[in-house]
Amino acid sequence: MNLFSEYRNRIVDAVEELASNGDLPHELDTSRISVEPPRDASHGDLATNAAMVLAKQAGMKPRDIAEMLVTGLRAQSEISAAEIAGPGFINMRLDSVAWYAVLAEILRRGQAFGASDMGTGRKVNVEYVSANPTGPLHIGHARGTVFGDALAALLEKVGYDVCREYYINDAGAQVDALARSAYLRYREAHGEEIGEIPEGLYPGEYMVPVGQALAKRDGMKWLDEPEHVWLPEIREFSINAMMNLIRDDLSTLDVRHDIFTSERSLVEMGKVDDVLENLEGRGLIYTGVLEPPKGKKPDDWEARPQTLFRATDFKDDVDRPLKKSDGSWTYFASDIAYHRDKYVRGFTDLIDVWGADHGGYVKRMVAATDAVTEQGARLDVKICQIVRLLENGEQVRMSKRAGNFVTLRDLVDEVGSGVVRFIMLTRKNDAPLDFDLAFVREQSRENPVFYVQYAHARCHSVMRMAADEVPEIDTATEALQGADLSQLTDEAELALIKTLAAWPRTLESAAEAHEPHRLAFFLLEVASAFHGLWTKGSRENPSLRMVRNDAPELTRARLGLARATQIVIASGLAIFGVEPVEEMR
RNA sequence: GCGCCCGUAGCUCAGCUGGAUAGAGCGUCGGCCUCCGGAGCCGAAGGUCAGAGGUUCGAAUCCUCUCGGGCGCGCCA
Repeated sequence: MNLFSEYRNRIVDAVEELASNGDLPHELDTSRISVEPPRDASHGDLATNAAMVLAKQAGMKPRDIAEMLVTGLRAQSEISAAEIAGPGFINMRLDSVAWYAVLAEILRRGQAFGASDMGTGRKVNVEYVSANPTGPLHIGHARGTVFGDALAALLEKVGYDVCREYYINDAGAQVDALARSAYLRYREAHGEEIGEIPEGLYPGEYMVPVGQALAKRDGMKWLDEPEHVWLPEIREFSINAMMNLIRDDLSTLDVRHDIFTSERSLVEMGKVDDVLENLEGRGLIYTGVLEPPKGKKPDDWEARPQTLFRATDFKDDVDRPLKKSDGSWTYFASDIAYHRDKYVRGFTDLIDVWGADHGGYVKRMVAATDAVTEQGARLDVKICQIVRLLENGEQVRMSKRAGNFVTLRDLVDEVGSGVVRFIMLTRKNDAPLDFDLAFVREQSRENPVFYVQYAHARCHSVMRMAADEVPEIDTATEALQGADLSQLTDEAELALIKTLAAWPRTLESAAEAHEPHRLAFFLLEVASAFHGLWTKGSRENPSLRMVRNDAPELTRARLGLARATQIVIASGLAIFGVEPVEEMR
């Protein structure tokens, strides 16, 4: 149950009733009516803009409409107050009973609280990571990985049918370079002195075992053969080795994709030819000459006729090339086929998670998707900005020299999967992120992961304490469902309940915007409300202690609140893929 | 030169898709430990939302321009 959408429905009903009574005109557009928590809590629990939105089309003053609505709202039993404020807002205050009902619902539904059918089972494809199979994942990949994974979980939570997908770029020149690198390591494994790895190949140490494995499997077989003989097989072998490496890296973050789609297989199945034939038939492909890019002209630029896609018909800035000068397809061409393929597989909502360096590619991909699905699918590309790795504010340099970069695995080993995942989600995806290692090792308020986990651990702690001090209380969730929640009358207690009650709404808006970071801020808010309540009982007002051996019924109600807090935090962390901790001594 | 993203407190960032007096953490200053985990909490000071126009009942949010920063700009992915 989303409290806010429920009350929105009530308002819309009220408007329709007034219309049928003749107090308001018929067929008003109610779509812009919203019900939100007011910015200032002193204004109440819910606020609606209904009167202001309707004023113009009804040809009436906002306050007159508000007046009529308020009369109806006041008659509803859970609404303890309804007032008109400012230019025509209606502020409503809910009776405590309504809040106890939400709390009871949390205890009843557990982590399913907040789940919804907003997505109505629509098929969403989230493509993320998709790193080239040319080496282990590094820190730059970590953010998109975590982001995509959390977004997928979030969409699942609100009722989408989600597929997590990885696109393997195994068809370009880069995997040929990979094969040559493997071949050198293969010779090396046979005792040959290979010297410096040439420019353009992959010099990383991680290629050494690939060469050794090849030598072990194939013996001397390739030593005296020319490149065209060994390249396809060694390429295949190397790609598999790299994908195993990458899958391994992903598993350190507990990331598991449903599908790995190979670019090469798309090409081999003729899907690129098919889709381009289709575009050709629709007159969206032509041969032309592009203007040179201004300002930064490549040295070797020369005007040349190319096979171009009419991207400008779909809001892109220029038409885009589909063929390289050697006659093979560009990455873009196979990517068009790939996105078409996703659509053919039944996905109408496509999400791609890319790194910042691909930002310039978004328009053409959206254009191509529009073209190739004839507006049947919508592509949303989420760009993840760079992560700066810091140690006490000092940038940790990732030296690419000798393939010596900081790997994702290094980072996870250093701070743990949960920390990596949470921190990566504490910023909006398109804002740069500072990841300070010293910070996340710290156990304090400044470390958001700790702060949230601490609140969760405290919830458990209070249960353990209760079992000791008031043994007659059963702390199982089912037992706490029977607590008399109306005993929770302190302002801080109600404030915490109200915060928890916003969880379904937070989930829905985060899912709609494709912005999982909102959950991180929500969890911090919950933790803050809980810590505040805790300290209030601990320091200022002992009567607010959660465990009171002199008041078992009250204690039961408070444990119910603590359990609900724990449930909501745990379900938020679950979407992030972070294990909630029960103890942190 | 063009495109995309960004610009909010001294610092790091939120701001719920256009709502009311713009919020939080850090830092600064001042408080709270006989008792559920002080790894925490409470309070104060701190703002021309980069700037200028526009749209409307109403703009940090939408549009235009200017300034500043990041990323990208045919045959790499």
